[in-house]
Amino acid sequence: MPMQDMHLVHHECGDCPIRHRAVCARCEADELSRLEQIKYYRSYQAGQTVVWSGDRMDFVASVVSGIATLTQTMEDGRRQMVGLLLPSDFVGRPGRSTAAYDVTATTDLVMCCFRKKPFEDMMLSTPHIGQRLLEMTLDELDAAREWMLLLGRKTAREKIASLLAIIARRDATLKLKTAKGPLVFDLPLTREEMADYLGLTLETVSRQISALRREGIILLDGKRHVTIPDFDLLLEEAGDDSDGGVLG
Amino acid sequence: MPMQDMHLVHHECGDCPIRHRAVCARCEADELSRLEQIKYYRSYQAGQTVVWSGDRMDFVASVVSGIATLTQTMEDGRRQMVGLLLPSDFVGRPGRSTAAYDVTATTDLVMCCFRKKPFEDMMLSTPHIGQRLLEMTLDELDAAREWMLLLGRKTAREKIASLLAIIARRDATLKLKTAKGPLVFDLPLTREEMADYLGLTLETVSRQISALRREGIILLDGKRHVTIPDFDLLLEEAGDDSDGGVLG
DNA sequence: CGTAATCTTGATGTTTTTCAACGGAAGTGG
DNA sequence: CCACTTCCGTTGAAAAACATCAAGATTACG
Repeated sequence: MPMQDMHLVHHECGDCPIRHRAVCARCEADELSRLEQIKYYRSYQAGQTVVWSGDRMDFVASVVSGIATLTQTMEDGRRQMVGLLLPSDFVGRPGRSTAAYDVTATTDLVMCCFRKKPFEDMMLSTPHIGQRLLEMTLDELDAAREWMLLLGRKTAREKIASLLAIIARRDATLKLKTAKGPLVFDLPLTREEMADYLGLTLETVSRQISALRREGIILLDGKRHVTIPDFDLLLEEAGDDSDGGVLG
Repeated sequence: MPMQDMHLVHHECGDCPIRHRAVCARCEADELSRLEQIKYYRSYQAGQTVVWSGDRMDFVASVVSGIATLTQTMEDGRRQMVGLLLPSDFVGRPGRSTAAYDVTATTDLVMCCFRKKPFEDMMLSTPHIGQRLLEMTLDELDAAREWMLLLGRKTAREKIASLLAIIARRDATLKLKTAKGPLVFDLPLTREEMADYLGLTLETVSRQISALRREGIILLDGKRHVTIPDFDLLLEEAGDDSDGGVLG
């Protein structure tokens, strides 16, 4: 594993920030201690590739902190992001030996890893893990399908508004913010990454963000720092039926 | 359940055509007989709606024969198909009480249904079901992500070629056809349904099909009967890296 | 301070949608 | 059996949306 910043941090699972949302969420104390024996941490710097599509991948992992992306690439270089991995999200697939997508650390990233074989063995003996993984996979499938609607049918403006709404909502959840008042957050993605997520070019992303700024729907401080004075206004631009949200 | 053609056909699970691919694939004889006690069949005519998005859905089911679609609709009527359900595919989500999508029978359809509560109970006591459902859900997630690449980055021509390739491949698998020779099949979807699947308008679908026909990449007999003289040629138009396929 | 990376904006070009008209096949009722 | 309607599909012309090409501006960073 060349050029990788490997840490051997050792956390207690009990203190783990993703304890209640990750694949281990349903585990009892004894199950958790078995997991604890086979887990190890790995860190990646922003921009580093975790695995390349097609490469052998002998572990599965949970994102502990930071953000990673899943992207697919066509031969001629066209790229489509197919997943945004946030803390507690799961990477890798039990029962498959090679990665199906490029996995890249967008920010500094810490993952809690399990070698595949021991993890698969544990899944067989510990139904709680498989149950939670099923639940998480069903949620991801719903999110992917919501994204299909965005990619197939929304306008560039709606796509940008939708992405901003999702990031804002996630950020508010993470910070346990109050329901009302302006939302403030930093974009974790470059314009190009946003374009790859939304099926647009980076120029179109830039133009649509500028348009939303001109119209006062968002405020920009620098290129990444965003304020949303009225969230409902943004949701209208996103074309969603009011409530909806990829993140429950 | 108004206007629904309900059959009380009674199949033995042992003879079931989807026995080895559906959610019950891993079940042992005793597990199967327990499933057999809680299952019932339902039939729908082509065009009928199985459930509307948001409606209460008190069962889950496997497609036994025929084709169904999952679609999302925006308030202004824009539609995106987010799934194509073929025999052995699973409908519904354990642990959720309302449908997330419109489910529609595209052809005459037979489903093997389980009331949700007994099915959920069985999942807890029968790991084989949850294991298989996880496997199937992971496959669906992969398919959804492949579709995201298509929706976000492929041209109209590539989208059409990709869809034809997928249908052709599925059809060949189903008929256990030999590897070589021209592929012949009937399109199970109208132009409009194809458009909803591909994130295009029906006019664009029609034009691109006409273009592929003019160029000899496909042959059309009537509007639905398709012959593909050279599958590799079609794959080139689809922009896929040769092998790929949503259906293993 | 200089260089690279990121972002913005303008001008132009291409693709796809929209609007519109029409053709054929299938079903319906007289 | 025939007129009539509906559904499905095709094609053309014009318009809109988005991409591409190109030039600078701003920011980050060594």
